[in-house]
Amino acid sequence: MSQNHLYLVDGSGYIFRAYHQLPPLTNPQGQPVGAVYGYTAMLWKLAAELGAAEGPTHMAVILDKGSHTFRNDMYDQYKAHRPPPPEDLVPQFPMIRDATRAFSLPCIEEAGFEADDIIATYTRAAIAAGWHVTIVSSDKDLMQLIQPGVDMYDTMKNERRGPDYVMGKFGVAPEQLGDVLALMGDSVDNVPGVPGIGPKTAAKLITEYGDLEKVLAAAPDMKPSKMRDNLIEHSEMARLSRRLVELKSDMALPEPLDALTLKGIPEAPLRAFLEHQGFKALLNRLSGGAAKVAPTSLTQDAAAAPAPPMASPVAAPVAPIDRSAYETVVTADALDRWIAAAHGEGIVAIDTETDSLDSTSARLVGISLATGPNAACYIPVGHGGTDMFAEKPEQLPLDTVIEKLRPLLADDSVLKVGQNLKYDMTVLARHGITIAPFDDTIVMSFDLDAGKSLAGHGMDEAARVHLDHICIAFKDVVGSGKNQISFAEVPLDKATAYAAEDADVTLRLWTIFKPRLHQEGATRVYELVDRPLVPVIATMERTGIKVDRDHLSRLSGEFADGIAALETEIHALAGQPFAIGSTQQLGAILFDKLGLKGGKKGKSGAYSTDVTILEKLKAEGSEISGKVLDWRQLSKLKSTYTDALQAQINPVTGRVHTSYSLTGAQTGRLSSTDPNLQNIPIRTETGRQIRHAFIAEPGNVILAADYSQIELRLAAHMADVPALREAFAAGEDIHNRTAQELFGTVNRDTRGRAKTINFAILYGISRWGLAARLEIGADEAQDMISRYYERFPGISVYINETIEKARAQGYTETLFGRKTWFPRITAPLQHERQGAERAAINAPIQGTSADIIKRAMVRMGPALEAAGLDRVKMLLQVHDELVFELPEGDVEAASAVIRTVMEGAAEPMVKLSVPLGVEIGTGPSWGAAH
DNA sequence: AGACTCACG
DNA sequence: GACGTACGTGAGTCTT
Repeated sequence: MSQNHLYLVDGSGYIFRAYHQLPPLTNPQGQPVGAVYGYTAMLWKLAAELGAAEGPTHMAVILDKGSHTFRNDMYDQYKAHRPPPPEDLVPQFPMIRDATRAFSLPCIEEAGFEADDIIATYTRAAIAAGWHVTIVSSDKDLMQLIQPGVDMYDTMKNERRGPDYVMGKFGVAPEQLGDVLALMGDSVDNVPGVPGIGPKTAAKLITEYGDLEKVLAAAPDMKPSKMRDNLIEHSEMARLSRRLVELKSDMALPEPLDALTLKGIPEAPLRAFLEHQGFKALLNRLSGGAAKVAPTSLTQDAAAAPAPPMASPVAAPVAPIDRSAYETVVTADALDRWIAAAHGEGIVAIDTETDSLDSTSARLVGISLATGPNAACYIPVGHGGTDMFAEKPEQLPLDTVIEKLRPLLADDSVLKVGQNLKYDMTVLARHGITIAPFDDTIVMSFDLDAGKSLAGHGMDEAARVHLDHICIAFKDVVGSGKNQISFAEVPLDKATAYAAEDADVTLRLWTIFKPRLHQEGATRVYELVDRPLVPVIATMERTGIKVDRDHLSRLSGEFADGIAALETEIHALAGQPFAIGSTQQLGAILFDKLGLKGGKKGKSGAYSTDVTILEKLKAEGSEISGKVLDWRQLSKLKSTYTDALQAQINPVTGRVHTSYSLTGAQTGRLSSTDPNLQNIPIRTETGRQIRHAFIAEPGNVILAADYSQIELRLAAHMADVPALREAFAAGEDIHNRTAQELFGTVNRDTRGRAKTINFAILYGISRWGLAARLEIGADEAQDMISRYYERFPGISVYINETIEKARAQGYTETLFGRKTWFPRITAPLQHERQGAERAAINAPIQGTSADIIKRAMVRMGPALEAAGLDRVKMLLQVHDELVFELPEGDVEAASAVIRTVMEGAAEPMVKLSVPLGVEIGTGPSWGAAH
């Protein structure tokens, strides 16, 4: 038979906490019900766990009855100073019993005992019967009961707590907690304790001496101090305190254990209660069917599944999406109700709607929230007003909404869920809002499914794949092309359907992804690498980098002149004018008209005119080819960089704000768009001038910190190549070392070839590819590869093992556990398969490098702050490089911190057998910092 | 929309 | 015998 699992709900404890954490709400009868709402939402959440693995089979709500207990007989001052409960809480106490009855749950209270004692008694009885117990409470006294088979569950923080939690919070094991509590006392309950001893000292003493009696016995021999005197003087108070905090676990059971069996939750009484109280969001969900919970019996499958540490998603079928259940929030009362619902659930999905895709300039138009399936709303704040004749729809003032939401979004006890929260964080940061703690479903999806045959991790696709649901398309709401309107002009009913659906879908995706993260081993990379990076990236985007418009404009002019001159020369050489940018026309001129050799290529049958062909023709003496190459370079630089970049300068900040994607590159790298600041020229002197346009504010400098050869170092570690490892450890030039090993001699030529081969290895080499790069025969290239494998044993083993692993399990992994899937690794077509194999060889190396720099970025802010360097700003990431702007005077101190953080970024999760090297440069511009 | 080319790591 | 030649990106231009 399945393991019985008893949930004991500390109802009295909960109601006080809910009362203080939730905004005041009133029911249709005008009675205050904020705490009742929180309590109801909590029971709802517990009910949703029925049937889940580790979910309850038995449940009871335990309440205090009366105020006089046996502890008062023991000590008349016990709880003597406790103020009477607030006026508007008192009438809510009986309603708690109504709520409990509405869920058809037993409600247990016993005169003369506190709820804690009843809980302790049932816990002991259940353990004796071989059951598991979960105590739903956050009361520290109850933590004494934690033991194997007994945990605590804080529904507001959505946290399960075991012995580790007690150890972390109090520094002792649960069985020693009573002694610690006795020493430290409790001012709220008026447990005296020993004066001058707080939690830290109490834990230290108990750890050192074992228990309270031993501490008291040892006191006279302690070195003279106030503490020693206090321990001696107040030893009797300490002993009394010990008895007061002791939980009484040997009462007679008011109800037998079997009476607590859960049989399911009949809908009718629950519906009547919810209607009476006006709890609309919960009613919506009841209609949806989420609460029609099956009778509880743990299935074998459920019992076998590993229990996630957080609340399990609803095991019963979730209600299909019903847009008619969404609410448009236009009154303060309604907003309060949603905020209370979020507090009650401990989780809320959020999405912002704006009038632009550019998060750094977008204006907030509305916010949607979801607290459960179909329990979603839209709060318009900026609709209308774009047309002076149009009437603005009724909506809450922006400031009101911001002020009400700010505490919720920063509240530790409510998890915020969003799809691409980086965007919302950036938009809301301008209103002084911080979002924490949070989960981001786009990042979760990426960490689970990178590389799987999905087009991406966007919400529309995720909803289709995981929820079998088609979301309202954005363009169906705002139109497209010249008829497109701003979201601010969308009528509220349409806006609500669209926006609330986004929040609803986001929360549903979360319930799917969250347990998958644990089951599929993606929690580490998600929680330690990618999720903490989200706010870091949001801040970098918001900071931007200053760009010298005049410098770019001057370059544009110079490039234009160069382009014009080359155009004239090229047309003269061709004997006719033509569009040089058209590969078709260029091919016709070069190969048909001028008769140069170089065949057709590609399925289109067009001539190839790329850089390798033109270089070759140039080497053979074709003047026009050289000119076309120069023309192309200048055109590229002008159109893609000098012109486009000027247009990207934000008029308000005078800086360029790129957007980073955390989910764009399959390997885990970031990518940069609008504009892409990860491909600013550097390789040619002409292109490099563009980097000089990226400058620091007066009095500041740009600092660039690069990992040196990080991918080769990782290859040396991961493939375990002794010769390479030694070379890196000794600080040798790695390409020289390779040249020495392969060719027996080091000169410019052999070093260049060695460098090519080193990179080729990282990318999954083929003899033809290497042959083309080195302009040698395939046989000669094959010899070289064989020699490489011979000199660097480990490489070929790594390659074979990586491909094997990818084929067997479908994915590769980085040192930090990031997965990249390779569905095509079993493709029937050889070239497809080989392509996947090469990518699979590269992914663990490129991905580990990405993990490392991401961890450096996450740690950088706190490390700089700890060093008092809060004026140092991280601006850009370019795969193996971080770019900062900082006051000139901070250069020395900041360099040291940056180097330490970057070089140590892998630890302690991963211990590398090669050192990570970082090169740092500074200057007035990015160009000068290299 | 897709091919081509080319900028970066 | 044909395939198509190194991994990962994003943007601009031309063509369909």
